[in-house]
Amino acid sequence: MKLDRIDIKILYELQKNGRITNVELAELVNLSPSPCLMRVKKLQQEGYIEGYSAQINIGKLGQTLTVFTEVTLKNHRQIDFARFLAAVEKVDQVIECHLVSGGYDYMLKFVTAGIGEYQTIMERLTDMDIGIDKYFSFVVLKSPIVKAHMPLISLFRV
Amino acid sequence: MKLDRIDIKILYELQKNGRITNVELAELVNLSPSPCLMRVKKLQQEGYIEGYSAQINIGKLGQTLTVFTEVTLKNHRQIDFARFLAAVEKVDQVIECHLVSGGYDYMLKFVTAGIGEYQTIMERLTDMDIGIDKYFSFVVLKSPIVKAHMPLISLFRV
DNA sequence: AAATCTGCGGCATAAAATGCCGCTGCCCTT
DNA sequence: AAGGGCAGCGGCATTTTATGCCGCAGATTT
Repeated sequence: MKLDRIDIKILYELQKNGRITNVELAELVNLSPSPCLMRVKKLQQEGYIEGYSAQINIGKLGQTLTVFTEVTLKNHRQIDFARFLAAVEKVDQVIECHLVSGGYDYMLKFVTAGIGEYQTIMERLTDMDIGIDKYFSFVVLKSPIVKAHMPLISLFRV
Repeated sequence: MKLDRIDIKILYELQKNGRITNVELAELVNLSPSPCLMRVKKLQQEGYIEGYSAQINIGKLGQTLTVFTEVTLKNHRQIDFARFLAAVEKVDQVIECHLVSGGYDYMLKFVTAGIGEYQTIMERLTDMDIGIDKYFSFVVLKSPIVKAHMPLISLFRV
């Protein structure tokens, strides 16, 4: 399947407003509602759209702490990565886990209730003997930019 | 305004599925559609819900590169942060910018078309004389975990 | 204990989604 | 170059959903 300009525009608009009505979306992309809806369904079915999500202002709900953590493993066999990942997947507060190049192995992103909870989680992970050699924590003080969407425009020049 | 258990449940469900119909949402939280919609509207109006977004599988659209970049500024006056931030805000490919502890540094998250584009952007930023002392790049090889939602449950024990 | 207030469910109306159908323009075949 | 087939469009009818209104119940206050 090949995406044309209209498909990209649809993805762009749905990133900006995931709850736009099909009628409004159709207007924005210069289609009538029927073919517009057909395209959206197709984009979902083919996996270009993975889902829809509300963006919650978690700061308003209570104090939270975001931390980026660089983790180095002791060994780098397949099994070492798999074991680490299996443990990390069970931690609700880990909202991202990336395998990265450049001196460290994993970059994690935590959202926790506070420094205490973060500390507890990291103690548990290091005690678990899942091959963590060392880690370094970047505690987030402020997040001036947090976009919910990917830069479709600059990537694909719509 | 104070949120009760039902409000948290609504936020939780809307994070999982931002395009759920009000009728279905009402069933999930054991309300009838009317009061459920009223709560959702209120949560939006009060800023607990900042918006809705489609999650795009950007990898299917073409090759992309994600990079975490740790930036150190030369000086740490108000004006230095402001100038850096103003420049970074103009870069479409920066989807996150966090002020982190450990020497008043920034952690950026880029999504670019490839290492070439990333390199170009970083050259431009360093040449711009916005006070960047040095930076270190973590190129993402793989992202085993990328959650679109915050850990509401573990944070607020619903 | 009475009054009030907040929040609920049910109902009616307006809006949207969704499936169907026929038309049009493009591409492939001959 | 002409004809046939096909993909994709717009319009319409039906079903589903959103949304505003009203009366009721439980909790809180006086």
